[in-house]
Amino acid sequence: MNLQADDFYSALSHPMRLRAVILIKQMDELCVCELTHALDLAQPVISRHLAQLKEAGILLARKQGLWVYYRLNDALPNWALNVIQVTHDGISGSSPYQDDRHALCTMSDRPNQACC
Amino acid sequence: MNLQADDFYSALSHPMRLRAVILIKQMDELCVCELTHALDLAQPVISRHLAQLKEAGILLARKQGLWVYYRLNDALPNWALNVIQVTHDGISGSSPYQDDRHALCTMSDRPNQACC
DNA sequence: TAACTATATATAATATTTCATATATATAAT
DNA sequence: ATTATATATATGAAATATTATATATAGTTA
Repeated sequence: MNLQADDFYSALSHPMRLRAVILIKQMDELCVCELTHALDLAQPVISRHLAQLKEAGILLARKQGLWVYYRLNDALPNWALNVIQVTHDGISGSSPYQDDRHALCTMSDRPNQACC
Repeated sequence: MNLQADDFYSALSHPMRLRAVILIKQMDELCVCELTHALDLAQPVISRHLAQLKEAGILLARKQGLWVYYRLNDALPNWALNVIQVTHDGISGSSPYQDDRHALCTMSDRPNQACC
């Protein structure tokens, strides 16, 4: 896959986009409403951030019924996948990333079943 | 060391800052005039970017005579050092990072001796 | 003084958010 | 079937905030 490193890094440079990527990395796949709940953002805001991550090639989107599910693009170059992996392992146990996962798990009406 | 992941990523989000970090990673230590030459930027621009990287904790500065040498801060958390390492290994052989090293090597009057 | 680097300020360029609205899909009612 | 309604997501336009650049200038050291 053809990814410019500076596009990759600027896509990750917003705190909310980094939080979204870390959470998606842990959960495999999340829909917009789950991310909206977990990150406590207005829907158009998260939608725009996800669009940027998708445009950068970091995420892929899959539509199912009313929902759009985003997941990591595993066709990213290995160095980029490793950067995400290493970052995830380094920070997912700390704040605010830990809290995001907790907020997701307390969401009452997740579209598929909760998986926490 | 106390580093917020989003500060780390926003520090790396500018193409020139990423190029500077990749080049410094290869060369161990570079002064401002070397980076100015290699990246072909005006001196105040590179100076400001380096200040940002230093403020984020990614680089350390050492003053020697007239020159200020910047190097990676090896007190960064391991995940951050690994991210830089993995990125370096993944992209330093491609453009423009490769060309930056070449431009550095063609600099005629480097303060210490050239090491290319 | 000359060389190297840093900073201040003003300006320009980008990015982000907000609000309203559009699109798409599913469900229910007629 | 057709129409209406509800839900999830995306987008357009304007407002706001953030970041980068250029230019001039100021420290610092030899």
